[in-house]
Amino acid sequence: MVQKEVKPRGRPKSYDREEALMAAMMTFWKAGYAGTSLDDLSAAMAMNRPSIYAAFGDKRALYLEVIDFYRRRVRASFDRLFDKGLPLCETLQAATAKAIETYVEDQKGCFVVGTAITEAAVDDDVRAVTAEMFREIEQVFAQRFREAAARGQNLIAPPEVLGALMSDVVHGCSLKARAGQNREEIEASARRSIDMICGRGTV
Amino acid sequence: MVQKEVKPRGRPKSYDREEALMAAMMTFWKAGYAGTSLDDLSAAMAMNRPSIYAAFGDKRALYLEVIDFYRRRVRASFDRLFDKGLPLCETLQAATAKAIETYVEDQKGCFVVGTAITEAAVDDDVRAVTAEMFREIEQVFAQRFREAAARGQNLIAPPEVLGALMSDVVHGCSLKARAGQNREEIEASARRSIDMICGRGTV
DNA sequence: GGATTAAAGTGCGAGATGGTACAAAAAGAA
DNA sequence: TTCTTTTTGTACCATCTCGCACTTTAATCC
Repeated sequence: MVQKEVKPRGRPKSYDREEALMAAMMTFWKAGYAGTSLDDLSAAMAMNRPSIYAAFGDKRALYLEVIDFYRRRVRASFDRLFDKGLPLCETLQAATAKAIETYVEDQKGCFVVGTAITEAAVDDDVRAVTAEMFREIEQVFAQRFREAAARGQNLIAPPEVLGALMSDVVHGCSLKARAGQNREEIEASARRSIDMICGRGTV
Repeated sequence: MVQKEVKPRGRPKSYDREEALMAAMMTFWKAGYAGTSLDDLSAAMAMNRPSIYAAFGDKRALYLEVIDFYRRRVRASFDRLFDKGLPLCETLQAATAKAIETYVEDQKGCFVVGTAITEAAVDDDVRAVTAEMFREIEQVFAQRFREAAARGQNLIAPPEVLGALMSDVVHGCSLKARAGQNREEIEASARRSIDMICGRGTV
């Protein structure tokens, strides 16, 4: 299905679109949208500016595409984990642990919480996609609780409430990671919170 | 004690320091540190650039002072509320409601979560003060739970865990507000989460 | 091989940005 | 009034920023 042997006409592209997006994502991730210059992007993506413009449009269009790129990666990562069919609490702990792993790397937190949120106040498109992603995360978690309840598991609150709480906990990890808190503390705190949310009280 | 009658020598200042800081705060709050220009600040503060430099130093120094200004205001606001001596759950609900009120105003969220977090990845001083504030918030909430427990109230988890959760919930409200979610939804979600955290199960 | 196509690479320009030098202004002090 | 002192306000500069016109390079098609 990956029909790539269509032999395009002119000079071949010297970049790989996914790799370029990845490089752009890393650059925006570090310094945010406003804090990243096209020179920074050009250097990181190993593309000169006109090539970036031809491939992605202007800086803002590139940023929006990077957000979507990030979103697809997060979604894929969660889906892969959920497909394992682990019990509720194990699933949530594993998902959070995986998130934390990327958050503490270079102390960048979540891409959306770390960069898009700042831009959301001045850019309607960024705000819209950010809101969508927040909703989606809540829904995804709520669905875990719903399915667990359907399997007969007792919940300490309605799935929507627990989903919102899970979302808050994960986003909290992102904030702490970008604030430089060390991995062990973040993981320990999250683990205890999630245990509580799953009804594994520590008291 | 406010000894101000010291009759300074030269031309009197045409600005009030607190008002100037407030205006700078609002400006940074909207567009973030990198997204705010000195022209923006100059216009909002009604001070020309040389005056800003004389009064606060460069842009970064001003931003750091604005963070501290915000911190003192948040602290004062919480202290005022906690002094009322309301029961645990009422206190937490009121504190969160008050936070949400400022968060949804102009859809800006919390100043730190909305702007400082982005800068934290590239500025050690911002990161340090951000981390401090996050810790302080958790501690402040944990203390509420500890005192309630001392008064004989049952907790569904240790105070530290509940304090961390409360912090996550409030920061979650900030994220949702800046993502443009409407006030009613944010309030309703937070109320239910906090009820759960206080042991007022909804199931 | 020559023509054609498409991308890479060079260079540039209009404007914004952070920061500052310097003169004008407004107060008290002599 | 005249001299200081301190702040305001104008004007400016060096640099960075985004975006694009134009040339060069590398591939396919004829």
